Amino acid sequence: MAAQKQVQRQTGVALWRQIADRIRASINHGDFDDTGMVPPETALALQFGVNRHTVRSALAALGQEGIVRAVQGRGTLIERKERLNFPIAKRTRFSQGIGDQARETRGVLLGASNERADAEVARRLGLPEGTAVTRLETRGDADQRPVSRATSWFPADRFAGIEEVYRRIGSITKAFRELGLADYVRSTTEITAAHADTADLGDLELSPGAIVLVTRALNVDLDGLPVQYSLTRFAADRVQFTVEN
Amino acid sequence: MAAQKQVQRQTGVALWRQIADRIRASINHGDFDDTGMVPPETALALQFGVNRHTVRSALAALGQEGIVRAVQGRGTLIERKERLNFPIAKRTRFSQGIGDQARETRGVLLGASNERADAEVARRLGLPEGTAVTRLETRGDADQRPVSRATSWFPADRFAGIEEVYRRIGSITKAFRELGLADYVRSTTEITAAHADTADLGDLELSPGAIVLVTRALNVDLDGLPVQYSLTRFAADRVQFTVEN
DNA sequence: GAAAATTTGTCCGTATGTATT
DNA sequence: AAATACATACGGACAAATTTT
Repeated sequence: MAAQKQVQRQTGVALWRQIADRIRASINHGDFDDTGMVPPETALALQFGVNRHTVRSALAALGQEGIVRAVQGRGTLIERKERLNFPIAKRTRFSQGIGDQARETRGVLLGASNERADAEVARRLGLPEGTAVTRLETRGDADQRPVSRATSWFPADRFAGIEEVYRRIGSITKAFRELGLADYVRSTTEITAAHADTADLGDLELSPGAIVLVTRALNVDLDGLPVQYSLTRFAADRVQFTVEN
Repeated sequence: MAAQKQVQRQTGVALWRQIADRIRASINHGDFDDTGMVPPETALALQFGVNRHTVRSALAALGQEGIVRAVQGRGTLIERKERLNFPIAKRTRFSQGIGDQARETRGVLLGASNERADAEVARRLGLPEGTAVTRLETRGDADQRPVSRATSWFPADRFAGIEEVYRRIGSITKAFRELGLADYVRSTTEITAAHADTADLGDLELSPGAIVLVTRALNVDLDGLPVQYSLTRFAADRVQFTVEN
């Protein structure tokens, strides 16, 4: 093996960061494409002349970036991912937005309940606090991969039974149609980003430290009457949003 | 001090995760509101009966979530933050969007250069590859806090001298006006999220592991001709975007 | 199927560097 | 100048999961 540029100590840049940069460059260069994995931690430690823990810090950082994913007993896998594009517009719908990019899109009902609107939900839906609302917990999949999870609130009186309809057909748009709402439009969308919480990790199959894009969206019928307020968390490494003005 | 529930070993849940959950709950409960800080790592280690490194892992996880921020030599501070709202619409401008939320907004020129459009920039601006473009590196501040950093490309022939104009007045909108473009509108905006890179940490005063919201936006004049393509990175914990349809 | 080897995950202990108070 | 507290790195031990023998 030829000599190579070694990591340098006491330069103000931590060893683990130098090593992370080197490994990232190697991945981008395609050095590990044959196996799709990073060499074992012990091998990297030997190669860079550092302790295994230092390599682990570097790999942890790359894991944070979503570039690699460590699996106990197997190794550290290189992640490859393309982002699905979600247009945000009047006609924003989950399945339509990505319909041309994924072979199969599906909505899965995770849970549901009937409850009274708290201050936040009431304000968004334009209802008096305490009005009966139906809450649906759903997950959006594209090509068998979880992409988003949403909590949605609907006016309970207007969309009675939406839970079972959605469970059956897996689409809000179609559920609305079956319940007598032929069309609706996106009114406002708020977008923020956060670290994935415990529920995200499970539902979206993310690794700790991953990022979620969080949207708070209001859908209204053609008379401008709110029909759905939803809080959705998207796996940030699987999506991008586009706004066309 | 009364006895308290201790962390448990060999339960399948790592000690650092148990401790992170406990500290998070304490923060939310307001236990540390008097100081605004988490107790020292050594004190927490003693309290939970674990090694200090285990506490550090827990605090690192909370740092990832943006709940705390460790400062060398001082301690681990509890973060409290409100977000500036950026409307994304035809009239999207940095200073206008947050003008009613911050007392002072400012654009700072970090760097500039004249260069040839690469494939990406050429495609976005609708120019032939290799056309002369001006690149500005800018930082957006609100109330003396850095909020975003942007790389913008402009057709060089049309906006010659934009570098010095922007440096003087700190506003793209006003620079355009001085250069003969009275008005422009936002055409498209793409939004993704990523972990902050090294440059983000410096320019935006972020901690490692922080999140940035990344936008790729195209501004066009009233004839639909592209005038600016910009790639902007926002400190995710300081902003939210809203889309009104 | 069982055992061994491989690989990552967790925890402990220690030492030293660096920044703040 | 000294004390405090966070940052980095090393070494070792064992646990847990997976793959190979």
